Amino acid sequence: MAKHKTDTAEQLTCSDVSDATLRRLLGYRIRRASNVIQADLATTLAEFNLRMITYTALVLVVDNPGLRQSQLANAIDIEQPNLVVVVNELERSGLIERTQARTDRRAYALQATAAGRTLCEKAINAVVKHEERMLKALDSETRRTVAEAMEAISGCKKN
Amino acid sequence: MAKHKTDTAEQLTCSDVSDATLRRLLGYRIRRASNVIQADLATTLAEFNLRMITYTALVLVVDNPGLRQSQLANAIDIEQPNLVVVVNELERSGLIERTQARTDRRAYALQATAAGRTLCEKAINAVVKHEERMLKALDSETRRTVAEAMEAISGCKKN
DNA sequence: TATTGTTATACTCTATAACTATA
DNA sequence: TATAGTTATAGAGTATAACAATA
Repeated sequence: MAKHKTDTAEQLTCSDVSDATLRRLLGYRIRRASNVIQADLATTLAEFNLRMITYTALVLVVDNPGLRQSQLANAIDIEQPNLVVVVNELERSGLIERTQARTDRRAYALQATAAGRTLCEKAINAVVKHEERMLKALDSETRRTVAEAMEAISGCKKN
Repeated sequence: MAKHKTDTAEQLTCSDVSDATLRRLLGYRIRRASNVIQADLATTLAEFNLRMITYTALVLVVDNPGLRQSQLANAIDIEQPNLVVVVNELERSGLIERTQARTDRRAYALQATAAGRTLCEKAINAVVKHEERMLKALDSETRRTVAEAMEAISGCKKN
């Protein structure tokens, strides 16, 4: 808690700044935790020359072979024009390929290459370790409770 | 779960895209929930002509009168140059003031104006309603568990 | 006429270097 | 020499309009 004896900054050191009002909100705490996780995840993925968005796209292509770009953009929840550069990056790295979709000559069927599948597996293993590092203070029941709570919040999107 | 019968996209509709691998990670779910909350919060704050960062800064100045910009930047965890535009915005809106710090003529002591305190209170009330909207599916014990879990994760920052 | 992928563009958010005035 | 605030700038991330090819 901060000191409120006077209106001057001299009473306040850095660690004295009170964010008690904000911390009362769960959304504030969730965002802070999310930021800490994202920062560590970015470091983890950098070893594989992946960004979070390219990692997410790679996993989805590996798990959903033949995916079209419009479907992938929808799944990641980004605009199609922004996905183009993500797919370009993954293709230039030799991790995925654009193959012509059979029934629609406008569309591409995205496929992971062997190298893409290999890197994806390694990256997933590293991310699992990152996850364990982040969550080591939480027992498995707490993790389950948090997981369900996050799904419930995400489900609030339209109501 | 997605269908994996063939390598073509024709089997996949949008809702069929499997993110099971990603969803296994709590970090992924936390980020998704955080995004949903942030989007709703932004809408909530727009009614007060506040962005999330200006809202956060305003609350901290109201709660910590006399705060210096360097302390505020540190509390929000943004770089000083980026805070300058935030403080400019709040000052131009008449919500806070830069007053000379008594003991250091380089520094400013940030103070909320009467209008700033009034708007802050209204905004906080709206944010509390937003929070209740987001969390209505969670009972109070779950909320407590999640709150503690988020703090534990945030505390993992340096280890 | 609508959709897939693309280009160009703009706007926000964030990060760094360099400056000024003080300390 | 170091610090508080500032300026300028550059890099991400994200959003929209408009186009070509195809449905």
